[in-house]
Amino acid sequence: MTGETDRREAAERLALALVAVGMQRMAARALAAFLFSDEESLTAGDLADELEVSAGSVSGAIRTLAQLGLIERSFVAGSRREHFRMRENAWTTVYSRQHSMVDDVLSAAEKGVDAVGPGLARDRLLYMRDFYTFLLNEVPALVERFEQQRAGSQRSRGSGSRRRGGPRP
Amino acid sequence: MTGETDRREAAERLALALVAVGMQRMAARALAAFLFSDEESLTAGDLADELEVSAGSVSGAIRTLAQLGLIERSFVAGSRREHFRMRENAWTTVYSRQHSMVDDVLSAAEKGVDAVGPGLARDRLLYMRDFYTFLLNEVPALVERFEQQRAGSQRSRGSGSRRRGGPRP
DNA sequence: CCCTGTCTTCAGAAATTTCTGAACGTTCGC
DNA sequence: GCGAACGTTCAGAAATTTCTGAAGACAGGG
Repeated sequence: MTGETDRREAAERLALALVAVGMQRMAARALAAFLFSDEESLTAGDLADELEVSAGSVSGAIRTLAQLGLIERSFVAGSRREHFRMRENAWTTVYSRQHSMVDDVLSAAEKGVDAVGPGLARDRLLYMRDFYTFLLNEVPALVERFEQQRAGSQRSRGSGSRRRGGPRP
Repeated sequence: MTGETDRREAAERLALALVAVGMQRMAARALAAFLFSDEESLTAGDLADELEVSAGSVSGAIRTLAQLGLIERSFVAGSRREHFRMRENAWTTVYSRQHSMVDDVLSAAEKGVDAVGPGLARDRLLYMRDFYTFLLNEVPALVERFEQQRAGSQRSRGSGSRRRGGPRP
């Protein structure tokens, strides 16, 4: 189980990794706080305490995370404060979300194809377009496959496939 | 074919989209310049002219792109200047590259699992770990599939599958 | 009503990222 | 060698992003 300090440190490290993948700093820290909390849900105040930041920052982070579909409001019995919790499908959502930006890249490539005459440039743009088109078609299926596989192995808790290839080429 | 202005504009738009996916601004503009040029290769000077930026900026952008494996040196007959060109597999490379950051996220999740005792936090972290493990296993196969499909349809140039689903859910 | 606790907004401060320009190598032709 | 053309590095300027703190909106209790 290890101590509270280790937990905080692991959370910060995770937040850092998320920032590297493009998430805003404060939003990443907040998401990590949700992940690492044993509470069912957290309030803005909880987050401010945990992260030691201003209420304003928390407000912004919550807005961002909610907008991304990673957290949701959670109505709690007799509490006036607003509770939030991570959504079940948060991770698949982040992933798909990133692919909506891929969509923008694809559109740009297509506009490019229209803007140049035949030649090397057009060839390059066509290649690019094909790759991103491929991705846009395949990724949703990939995510779905994960969810099904997950649903299938409900019983065998606490494990899973658990393997990651060696260093990438 | 349309005019030179359209071409430049399309290039800038593409660069913008790449920035949104996390690429540095100048590197993105430079990559777009390579994409949209009908030349086989470009020199640092060409880029500086095309993008209207300082030699220093170009130098930095080239270093970045080369490091990412998106461009390579291209030795040209009797030219003293260094020529660069986009690598064939640039796009699959960017994609895989992004997934090396996914690897970092996964590591962070695993450290998290070790840092917390049984409970909700651990459950969330295990879920996260499983998803990213899945991705790390599947994505290389995905890229490979594209490359094979590509190699297969060498003949039917200028087209391809060409389809993109409606709005994502 | 007014007061208290909770959350949001926003202008400006702080931190970070990005670009430039000048100084410094290198290489090659002469 | 010397000069010119190219390219790189790096300190500081400029632009952008991110955070804060103070002011204010809103709901419910007293």
